Amino acid sequence: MSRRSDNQVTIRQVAKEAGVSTQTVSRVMNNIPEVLPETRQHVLDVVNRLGYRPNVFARGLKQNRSYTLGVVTSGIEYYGPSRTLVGVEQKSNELGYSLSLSLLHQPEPENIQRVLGSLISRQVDGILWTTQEIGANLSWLNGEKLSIPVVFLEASPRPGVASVNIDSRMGVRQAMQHLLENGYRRIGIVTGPLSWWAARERLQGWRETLADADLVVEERQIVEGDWSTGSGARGLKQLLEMYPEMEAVFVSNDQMALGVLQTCRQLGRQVPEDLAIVGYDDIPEAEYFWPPLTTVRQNLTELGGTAVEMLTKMISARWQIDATYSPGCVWLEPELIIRSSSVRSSATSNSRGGEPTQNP
Amino acid sequence: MSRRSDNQVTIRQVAKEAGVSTQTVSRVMNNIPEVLPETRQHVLDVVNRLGYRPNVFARGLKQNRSYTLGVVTSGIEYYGPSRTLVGVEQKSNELGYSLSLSLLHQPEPENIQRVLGSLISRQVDGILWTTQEIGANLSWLNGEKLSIPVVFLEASPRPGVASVNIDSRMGVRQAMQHLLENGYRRIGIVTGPLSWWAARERLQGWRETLADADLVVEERQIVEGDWSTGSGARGLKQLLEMYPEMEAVFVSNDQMALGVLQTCRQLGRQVPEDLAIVGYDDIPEAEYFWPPLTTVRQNLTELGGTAVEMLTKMISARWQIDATYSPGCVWLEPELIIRSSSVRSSATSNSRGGEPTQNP
DNA sequence: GTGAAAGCGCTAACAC
DNA sequence: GTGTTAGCGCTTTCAC
Repeated sequence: MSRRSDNQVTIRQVAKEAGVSTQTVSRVMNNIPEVLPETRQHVLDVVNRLGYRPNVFARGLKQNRSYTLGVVTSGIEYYGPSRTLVGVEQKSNELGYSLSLSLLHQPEPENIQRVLGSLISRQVDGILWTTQEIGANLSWLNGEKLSIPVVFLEASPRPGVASVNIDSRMGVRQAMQHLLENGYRRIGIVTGPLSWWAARERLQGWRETLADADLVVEERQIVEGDWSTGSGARGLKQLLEMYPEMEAVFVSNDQMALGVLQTCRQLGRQVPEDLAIVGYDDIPEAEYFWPPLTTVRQNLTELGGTAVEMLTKMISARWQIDATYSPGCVWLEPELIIRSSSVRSSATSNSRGGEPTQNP
Repeated sequence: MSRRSDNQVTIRQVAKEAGVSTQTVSRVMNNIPEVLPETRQHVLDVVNRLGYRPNVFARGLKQNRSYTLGVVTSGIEYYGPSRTLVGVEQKSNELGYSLSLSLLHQPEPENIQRVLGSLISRQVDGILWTTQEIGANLSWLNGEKLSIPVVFLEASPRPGVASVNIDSRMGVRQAMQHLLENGYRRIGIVTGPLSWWAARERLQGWRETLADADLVVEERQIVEGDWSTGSGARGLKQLLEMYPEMEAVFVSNDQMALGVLQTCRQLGRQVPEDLAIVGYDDIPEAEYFWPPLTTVRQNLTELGGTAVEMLTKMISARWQIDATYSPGCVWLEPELIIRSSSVRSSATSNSRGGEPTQNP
């Protein structure tokens, strides 16, 4: 099959038109200094006139790099992943890299292989891996012996693997400490899907804080959700059945917290008088929930940007003789945002009536 | 600078190892039938053993195609764009295309030029353009004389330009009709940023329905938001000042509708007794708002998928001799989802007390 | 400071 | 059914 409409301008046409060699055009395009200013200007004029765009394939073929980063992610309809992706895109753009996007819906080995194969075929210079970790999800890392650098976002840190994470255990600890300081003792949790590392970390933070405060931790205080609002709603109902004396609940993301708030309303439970609620993520809507939601804010664009910086450093290092940039694991710190869903002394709370408060 | 760690397996190594020509390997990799089954199998074995991955650059250089689609979008932290992107990714994946993602934060001409230049350099086979349309945003279409196919998502339809849209005017008309049927007559609107085509369309749908029902339409019934929850909250306050007799409000997306609901609560207005509210988008949270939000659902993954189908057809057409696939404009239909924020007879409404209802 | 030649990995065209 | 040859657009190397 013959290709059509080849109106693409090549370096040769520019060279011919400008009366120089292709080499000189190449030097101009790559800002190599050894070109007479007048020659350079003349070439640039021709380039603009003809609308010449260097073919990245040809360059890539020769240089063995693509100036493209592979991004493997999932759940971009959720706040966290999409926000992170924005950070990734901005920083890559800034550093002159393009993005090749793959969504990994089912983290099964065959899918992983397919995605990786596609990225390698496309000669990406490095990979950003930011999708949930199911079981031995990372085994390909050992198996495939990747020849290009990879940075993981929000994955469990492992020796010899570059990753950037948010210290969500610390974030949860702040949130829990805040509840304890406000006099809450019987605190439940709605977790995310425990196949996600971030969900396990948040659960762990909850456990730790309670243990440190010498409070009992029982399984009936724990319910697993799936990040969705609906699962939060269902989760709270379950929790109230198993753990009726609960005074406060930590919900592992804000969308589920919305479901929890909704269920409280249905059940006639006042927040925070009957039940204090703390979420996680600080989605833009959280301050408009009723009552406004106490939550933990993560700087996700920074997360994405930092990962890109790490990755590009690793890529550059491979081009030096002494390639010894091995960044390890970077931790970012989240921040507790206190609103009225967790503060008992309630000038802010709804003044309208309701069932009498049932605090013990 | 010399490239390092060239452990990439090439077609020549495979050919040598298998004792065939590179051509035969190529034929195997491309599933061209004229190869003896045993030869094919033998080659495949070697391919697997060596872990050979065809270099897409080399192929692209030869064939002048990249099997990559450029996606230009913005606002992926919002539900609509991110959801659409999911649809785009799935369908591209299915059809064997990769995605090169660009986020266009500021739709200024120079940014547009930069993004387009980058995509062209990268030899994308086609472009999906799904970002807000500011003024003469599309002028590049005429200026640059793009040599590759482009499909627009949610842009104003123009002759000779391929696009796929959701008929939001129709969606809004359904929503408005529903309000009218429920006896509401004085209906305000919070629009999206009017630089977005979708926002203008929704406004137009609102106008049309009121006009058709012989109701007055004044400027004081209209407030412009920016899609954010905060702008919805502010918008309602403005609207109530300018248009205090308002009985219902159409809010151009669900996030702003959340802000509107929140403001109602602050002001002690019951929904829908004092004010009926209809949103747009049907984000997953909408049914968990209080009261659950009546809204208009769009099939955004279908939107994305359809656009990819159109684009790939256009791409294929360019490779036929009789290249005459010009798809024009496809319209998808939205669907009204009725919940309790707009239905007066309220078995569903909050049974707890509150300020007395103030219906006229 | 500039040009000529070679070749990156692959596939189209044609030979056998 | 399989091999040979040429060349895609660019950059690297080495002349001059």
